[in-house]
Amino acid sequence: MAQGIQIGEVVKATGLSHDAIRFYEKQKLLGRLNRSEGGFRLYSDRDIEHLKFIQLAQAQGFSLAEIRELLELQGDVAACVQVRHRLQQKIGEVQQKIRQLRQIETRLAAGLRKCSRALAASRVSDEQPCPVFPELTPRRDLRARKPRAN
Amino acid sequence: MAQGIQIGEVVKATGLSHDAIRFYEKQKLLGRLNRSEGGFRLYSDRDIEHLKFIQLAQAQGFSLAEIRELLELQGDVAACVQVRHRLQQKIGEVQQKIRQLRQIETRLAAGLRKCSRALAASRVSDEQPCPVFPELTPRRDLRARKPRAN
DNA sequence: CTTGACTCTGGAGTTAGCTCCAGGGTGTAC
DNA sequence: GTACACCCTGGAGCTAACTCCAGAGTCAAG
Repeated sequence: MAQGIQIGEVVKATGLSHDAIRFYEKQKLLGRLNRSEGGFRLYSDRDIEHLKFIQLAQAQGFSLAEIRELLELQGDVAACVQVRHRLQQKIGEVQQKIRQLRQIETRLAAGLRKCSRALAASRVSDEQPCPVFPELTPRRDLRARKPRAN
Repeated sequence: MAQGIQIGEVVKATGLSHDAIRFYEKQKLLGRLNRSEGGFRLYSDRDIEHLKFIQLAQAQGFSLAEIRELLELQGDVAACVQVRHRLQQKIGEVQQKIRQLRQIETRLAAGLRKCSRALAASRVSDEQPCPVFPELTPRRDLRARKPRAN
């Protein structure tokens, strides 16, 4: 194990699947990987960081193509005016996303206040079935009952 | 046009495609729609709002299933403890997303500073080809290119 | 040098989220 | 009453991002 860890360890470290990791490599989201004598992939700390960044960015709605660019722009890249400009753009996009999430948060918070007021007014018990999502209803009592054969 | 506007207008108002809008309906992201005598769908202001919310949330990485729940939770729904709890959870998730976007922003900002410093040191001209992304090199001659409609 | 856990490659299959028809009905303007 | 833009349904097809093999090689331990 000269240089880097095997994919199994990476799976544990990131929670990604073996296949997903290889897929990201094929999509050029990781640089060239080291290989063992026998051809096993060897991942560096930097690769792990990249993989974690991919997860992070993907959960925020970036496509793999966009993430590839984000990674390239952060890399040890010859600085140039175009890269600087692109970085500025990307930062703008991220800030826009933050604003949009705040909008969503605001709407949900309004819903929450409304809901809380209604609850305070009506004094509903914790144990009543949820009229909206039956599957959210707590069911301690069901433990003994026979589960419906499906 | 008794009650609501036709899909063509909705397309213009939202930028979504006819097919996408029908798809969301099929996925239960819109409530029951009014129909004209002849069977044309008629959309209310509320439907348009929902569609805009779908676009917003989708760009932040929410799946249609999650968005459906977000819409239901915001609806005129019988308040109950379970809904309140779910709203609290969802708000937490949104805040988590905001924190993660801030992380990304921070990383990009660091890249930008690095890039700017390098540029200041080396005095590169605006007109040089970009060493990283040749396609970013400015080409006034190609001005006719259409910007990507998003 | 064998065993067993791990990894490789290539390719087919899956899911979400649409897009693109074809063939036909609707609605209004002339 | 027909022309023309608009809308309908159902279904096939597409892209992104994986997932799931099969068949074979790698490697550390005993």
